Amino acid sequence: MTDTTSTDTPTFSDFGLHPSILQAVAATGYTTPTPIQSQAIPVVIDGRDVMGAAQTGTGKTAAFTLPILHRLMASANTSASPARHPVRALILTPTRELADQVADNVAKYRQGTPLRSAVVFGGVDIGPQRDALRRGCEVLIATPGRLLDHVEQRNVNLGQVGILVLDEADRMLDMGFLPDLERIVRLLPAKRQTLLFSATFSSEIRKLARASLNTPVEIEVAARNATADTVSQIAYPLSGDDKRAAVVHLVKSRGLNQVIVFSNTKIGTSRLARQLERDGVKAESIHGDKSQLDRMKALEAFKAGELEVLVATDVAARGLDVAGVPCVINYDLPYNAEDYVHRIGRTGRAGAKGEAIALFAPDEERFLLDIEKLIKAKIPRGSLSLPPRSRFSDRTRGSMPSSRKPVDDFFYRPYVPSASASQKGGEPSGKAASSATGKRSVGVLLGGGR
DNA sequence: AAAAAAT
Repeated sequence: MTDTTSTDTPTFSDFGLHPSILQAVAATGYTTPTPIQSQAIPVVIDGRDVMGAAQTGTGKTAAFTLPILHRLMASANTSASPARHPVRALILTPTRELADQVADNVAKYRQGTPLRSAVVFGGVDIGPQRDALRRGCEVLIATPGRLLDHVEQRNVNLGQVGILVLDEADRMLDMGFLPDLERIVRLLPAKRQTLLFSATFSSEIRKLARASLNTPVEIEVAARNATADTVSQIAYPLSGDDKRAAVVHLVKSRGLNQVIVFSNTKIGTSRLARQLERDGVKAESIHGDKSQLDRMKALEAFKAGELEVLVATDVAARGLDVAGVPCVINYDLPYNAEDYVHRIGRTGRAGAKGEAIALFAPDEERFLLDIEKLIKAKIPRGSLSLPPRSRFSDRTRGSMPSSRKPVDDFFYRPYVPSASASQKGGEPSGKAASSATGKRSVGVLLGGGR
């Protein structure tokens, strides 16, 4: 399926894109299309449906945005009346952040054109979105729930949508959006162009594709579920407090900035960010229980380089495009091996080098084995030399400095139902004693092999 | 077992 046999280096001007769009592309500094762009752009310009498997970070957003804008320009509505700006292209994404980010891209590439775009998603005031919809836009980017809200309020009519994009379709299905998607699709003209992008082609995705696509062209760049070869991977066996110490150590000893640390739970994510702050690491957290404003603030601060660490749930695992993330740390291993691939896809983007570090407790090793099976590669095991544990940085229960307020203590004590109280005490196993160097060699006792 | 998404 992969076709990279072209002899000359292609350029964006080879596609015959509208001059205004080409100019916007030139302004971004990109000159050479990525493989998925080379494959998708001509096909989309031709009006064909597309079933695309592409890792994020491959330039997927521009791969559909550029030809869509081109098609809209080719049949541009020259009327100046706002009422003559019906939605003609609809782009659906699973998360609010992703919708926002795709909208930024669309806004950038439509600069020199008369086309308008708008973005709608939940968690923020609906008023400004309603105003934007009523002013009119040719391109609408949305998460499904809020879009249906607008439909019910008659803020938007989808009867003129000629192009539908389902971005991260597998994720939308995972999140239970299928009924919403079906409702939305029923509101669209049957005669339309549909582009479906998905990390995997599961049977559910194929079913959705059969229902919504018309003889699609299948495009697949890079092997499915393969991790970008620009990302180096390593796994450190660590548990409990040593995981946090390792994050602090990695960030501080290497002067890292803009590291994404993934945790499996919203509570764990908040707690870890707080603890890292206490350890002198500039950290913020992002997860679905935070207000949309806080989520956007955290992401903005992270993008602006103001944070050393962004601690995130899988809300940030897919699609988010932040330039220059040098390193992704899996503080918990994800339950689904596929999520690992998405998480580490936040680094090593656009050909840059990246590093993916997994911290795994003994009971998480089975997840690591699942991941290795999925990516068909072994992730090398390493061991970290952590600085000696200072009395004052030791958060282990019972050794809290007396200056600590009792209320803080609460956050560090895992909740243990009284019926089964008592067994979780003691130090994690697998921790080596201090060596003569004063470094604690951690994890080696856990071994690395199978 | 957990996260996300309309309110």
